[in-house]
Parts: sequence; C-alpha cells; structure tokens
Amino acid sequence: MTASRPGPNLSRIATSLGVSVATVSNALSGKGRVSGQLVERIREHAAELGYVPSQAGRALRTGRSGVLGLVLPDIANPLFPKIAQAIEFAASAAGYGVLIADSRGDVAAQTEAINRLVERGVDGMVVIPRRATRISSAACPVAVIDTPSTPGNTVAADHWQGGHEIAGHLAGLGHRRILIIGNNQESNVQNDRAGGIRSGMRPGMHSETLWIDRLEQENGSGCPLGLAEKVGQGFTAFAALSDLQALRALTELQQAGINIPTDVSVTGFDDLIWSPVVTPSLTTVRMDMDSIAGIAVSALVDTIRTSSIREGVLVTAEIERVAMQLIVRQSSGPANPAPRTSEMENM
Amino acid sequence: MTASRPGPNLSRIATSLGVSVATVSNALSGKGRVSGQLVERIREHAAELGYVPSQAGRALRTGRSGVLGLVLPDIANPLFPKIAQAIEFAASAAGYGVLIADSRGDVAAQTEAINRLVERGVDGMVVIPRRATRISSAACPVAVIDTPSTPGNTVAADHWQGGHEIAGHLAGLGHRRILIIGNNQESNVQNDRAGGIRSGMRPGMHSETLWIDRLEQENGSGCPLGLAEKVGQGFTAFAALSDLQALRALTELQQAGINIPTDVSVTGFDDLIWSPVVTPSLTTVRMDMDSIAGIAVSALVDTIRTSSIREGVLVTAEIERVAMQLIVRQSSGPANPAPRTSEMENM
DNA sequence: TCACTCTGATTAAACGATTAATCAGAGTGA
DNA sequence: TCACTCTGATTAATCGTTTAATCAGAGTGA
Repeated sequence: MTASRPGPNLSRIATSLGVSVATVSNALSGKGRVSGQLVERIREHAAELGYVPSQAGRALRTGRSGVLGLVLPDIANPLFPKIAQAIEFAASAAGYGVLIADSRGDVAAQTEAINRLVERGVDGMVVIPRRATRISSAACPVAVIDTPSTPGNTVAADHWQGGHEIAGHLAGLGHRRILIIGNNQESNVQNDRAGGIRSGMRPGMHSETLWIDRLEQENGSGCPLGLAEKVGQGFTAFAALSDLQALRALTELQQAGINIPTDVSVTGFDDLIWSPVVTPSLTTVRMDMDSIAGIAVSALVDTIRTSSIREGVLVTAEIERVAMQLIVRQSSGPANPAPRTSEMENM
Repeated sequence: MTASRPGPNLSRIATSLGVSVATVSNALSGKGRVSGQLVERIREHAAELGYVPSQAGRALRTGRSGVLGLVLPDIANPLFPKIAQAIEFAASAAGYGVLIADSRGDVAAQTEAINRLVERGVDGMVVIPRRATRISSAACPVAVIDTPSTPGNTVAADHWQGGHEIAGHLAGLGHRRILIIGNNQESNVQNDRAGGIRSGMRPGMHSETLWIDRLEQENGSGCPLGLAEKVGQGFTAFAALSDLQALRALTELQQAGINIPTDVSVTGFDDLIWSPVVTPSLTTVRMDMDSIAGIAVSALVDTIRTSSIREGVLVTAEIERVAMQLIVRQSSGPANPAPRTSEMENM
C-alpha cells in the first residue's frame, strides 16, 4: 500500500553512483566534506534523474516545513489579489510555499484558521488584520502587516504619509473644504489615512469625516451618502479612505448630475483594479505591496532561521514603513472657485 | 540541533499510557483492532495532552501531504477573494490545506508555478485558467474550473445560462438593441456568456458585441468606449460580460450625462464587491462559488483517495455546471420608449 | 486434548532526508 | 616508527506516523 513517490530519492542516486546516501545529501546541500569531483558527479546525476527532494522527509527530520501561512481576516478584501501575489512571490523567492487561511471575517474563526495553519506545521505566518488582533497565541513567528502606528506591526505602507500626499495634492489644486469618507471607524489603517489627510491640510482648510459604517447602522446598508448636500455646503473635494468608497462617492455624485472633476474632486486609496478604468479615472494613492511583502517575508524568514525552537514571536523588520505613491488621474482637478448651489442646500 | 516539535507525539502518549505506539495510532484512526475502553482512554488522554498529529510524519509514511494547490494564472483576478475563500473553505472541510501559486499571468511562469506546487508535494490542484491551458503535464490530479463548454472542464458556473438570464431580463424590460461588452475575445468564459445572451434574445432583438481588448489595441489602454454614440444608435441596454466592464460602461455613460436606468440599462456579471455599492447599484449575475468549489474539491479529493498512485489525471465531477443567479438591482429598468437623440448621432 | 478461530494487542519495518559520530587511509613531524 | 592531524568518505540514529506481520491468550467445537 505504501504509495512511494514516483521520482528518485537520495538512496536511488546513491546506489546508482555507488556512494552512500549521506554523501549524496552532503554533496547536494554543500554541507559535509565531499571532494570536488564527486560533488560534481552527484549534482550532475541528480539533475539528470530530475531529483526533487521530498519536503516530507526533510520536514520530518528538520522540523521545518518550508511553508508560510497567510491569514486575511478581512473578508473579501479587494486588495487580496495584490497581497496574495506579492506574498507568494516573495515567499517562493525565499524557497517557501504559501498556505492560505481565510477566516471569513469571524474572530473566532480567525483563531481557528490560525490554529489550522499551525497544525499544518507552517514555519511562520503573515497576518493582515482588520483591527489589531491578539496574535501572540500563535505557536510560530508572526509578521503583521497593519500600519506603522500600531504596536506590534512588522511592516506596512505609511498610510499617514499617503494621507499627507492626498491633502497636499488637493490643497495645491485650491481645495479648502474636504470631506473625508471612511467605512470603518475601528480600522487602524483608515484612521491613519484620515489623520494624515488632516495633518497635511494647510491653514485655512477645513475637513469633516463621514463614517459610512455609522451612517449605514442608522439608514441601512447601501444607503445614499447625501454627498450632493455636502456639495451644497461648500465641499469641493471628497477624499475616500479606500477606492471602494471613492467609487461609491464618484457614482453617487455623477448620478446627482455633479461633474467630476469640473464641479468637485474625488480621490481614493489603494489603486484597486477599477481605478484606472472608470470615468473619470481615479486619483489615488498606491502602496508598494511588493516591497512590503518582501520586507515582511524576509524578516519572517530571518526570524525562522535564527530562532532555534519554534516559538510565538512577533517579527520586527528594520524598515517598518514603506512610502505610498500618489497617482494623479482625472478625478481630481482645480477647485471650482464658485461652488454651484445645490438644490438641496436648504436642508 | 534536531528541533523537535513542542507538542506530544504518539510515542509520548503510548509510554504515558503503557501501551504501544501502534495501538495509539490505531485507536486514534479507528483502524486496527483496539478494545472500546482502550480507545476511549487513549482518545481522552490525547485530547488532554492536546495531541496534534505531525503532518510531516504522516506525509512521509503515506505519501500524501494533505495539501491541495490553487493555481490562478489570471493576474489580479478580482474574483480571487471569493474563489480563494470558497476553495479554502471546501478544502479545509475535507481536511486539506490550500497552497497558492499565482503565476502573474505569464504562461511560462504558470507551468513553473505548477511545478513548484508539485515539488511541494500537493496531492492535487484546482486550476482556474484564463484560456484553456495544457495542464496534462502536472504529476497529480487536476480539477479545472473554466466553463462547461470547454473540454477538460471539471465543474464551473453555467455562464451560457447566465447570459440567458440577462437576455431574458432585458427582453422583459422591453429592450430591443443590446450592446454586449467584453474585454477578452479569447476567453472561453466571456464567449459563453456572450453566446448565452445572444441565444436568449427574443425575435426582433438585435445585438452587437464590443471587445475592449481590440479597441484598446488600436486606441490605447483606458480609451473611451464611445458608448454615448451607441446610445445615439438606439442601443438601450449595455450587457457587460464582467462587472468590471459594467462599471467602466456605467461611469462612462454617467459622465456623458446619460442617466441609468432612466435612459439606458447596464448589466454585469459576477456580483463583484462594488456591484451593490455603486449608484445605481448593478444588476448582475452571480455564480455560486461555494457550490462550485465544493464540487471541485470533493471530486478532486475522491480522485486522490481512489487513485493508488500519484498520477496526472483530469478530474471529472457528476455535476459539471452550476446555475447562475440573476441579481436585479437599480442599473436596469424599462427600455426608454423614445430613445433620446444624442448630440453625437451625426457621427 | 487438540486444532482452530478470534480478539486485542505488540513488533518492526518502512517513508526520505539530515547529521553527529565514526572510520580508513594518507600525510606529517619528531 | 609512533602519534597525530586532516581528508573524504561511511554508518547509523533520528524525526513521527502508518501498517503488515506476528503473537499471546482466550474461547470453541470435535
């Protein structure tokens, strides 16, 4: 019944060359003392046979699986494709595989997902939390990608600076009244972005913040945001804390007959898939997910390599904030000097 | 140097209870012959110690890793979150982990990604190809999620029927001239959807198909689609083959001052994250990704269990098409009896 | 009583890689 | 010549689980 793998193993190479298994292992890993010529011969023959080391055998002996876990508690996060790609790329460059564990939003399910990963023997994990969650329970090194201002964060985009960029851009276009639109008041990321925007405003500028989660608690999910009314109140710029909210604002304004960017400007965050293709295309701020993933994974891998025994540590990296990049497109333009009067102004 | 895992293993349980390792193994797996009371005692003690079987040990012995691979060649596919969630959920319900391998679109990189998965010892993989790709090379069972009309497909949403639903919906609203908007003429999925729409039209109805990939090849990426002109030509419904294209159409039309759904209707496919929150919310067709993933994974797992030796087979399932569900929202409405004359009509 | 079956357990051999310990032999210096 | 080192290899144990083979003992029927 023992279903042996199809490929050759160390002992096959060894007997085939008339040497011992240990020598083959040493030759391939370059660790023990093997003569140069023999190393050459063994490597050649291994390549010829298409030898692939058994992860299972190696894992059993070394106690390392060569696999990292990726946990995304944030259900259906639209950044997921980019994140997963970046992490997988960085991990596979470091010789690791990536095991995913999506926990469908639930906090209990999240710990359960983390446990599943640990049971599968991951050597470490990358966690991207919505809110700062207790990760310390995990029995392996953990790298957290959240926001630089959150304690326990390993590396993240500098959301605060991203907000600064947006504010500077809008200020430069002459905007004075900015409506910040977020959808989750608990989110560290969104609060940092909003704080960055506020701190980047110049004297004389004014901002208000609209939290969609609050609004929807009162008026139901998918309710209108009442942005036309805000235009009537003199807001000329709508700075959403994510492209999803930017899109929501953009379409609601357009539907109300307000032109973008002629009448008002709309900006977002994250440069999500639709940002370049909507009309007008979205001015937004992009995070360098490749750099972030690279830093997180290499810090994680370093910790794994140095920590002799599997333990639950929060990984730290030398660089813990990565600058965001402003992408100016068509949804932002000069502030309309004479903001038009909305028919809803009397409300 | 041998970093032993922290948790207890079979032999610890065995010595602690004064029985043999084999008995413990048999008791926990329920396989050999162990007396009821002893099974009870062993299970109890194992639970008490928090015993977790070592995947590495098991994998080495059985030749099965308990891990499935998930391959998504389609770069940054916005369906990725749903797909990954559904697959991971189905897999973990069947006791499997999910290793991801995104190949960043490149075909060569895709085979390389598949090889990485095989080298990591996955027992099988789920592949979601953009175009039908040669998967037969893989050295393990493969389940393909593409479209029912594609040879080699294991299970997929019935994109043709989805198109039918859209056509029926629009016909019922009185639309007679439909513009189908796709972005990839090579895609099996999009061709099925378009075919379904056409076949679902009633006598007297007319359709044209706009392929964005072609248009962009001539006019550059992100170019306008010229939809206002199409409105002038009497088209009252724009049926996009994906919500991303629907969004592009929706915003372009809104920007041109055309009201949706009063003037024209717009529909999409896939019920992506933004569909419910844009204004007007998108009428679309949803695929039951949970069912599809469940069928794919269980077919895959069945094949893995029955095939004694690891081989490269294309998995087949009993149900190979899953109905799509029409979601009527606000972007579709009665056809405007007197289509307004666009200022671009003279073009 | 003997041969036989059945039950409930144990023994021991894998799976494939890593690695500490060992060893044969050559070279070296006193 | 003897003791010692160094090189290049081998031996053998180990990681934790599964499972075929074995075994002791009890029960059974002739």
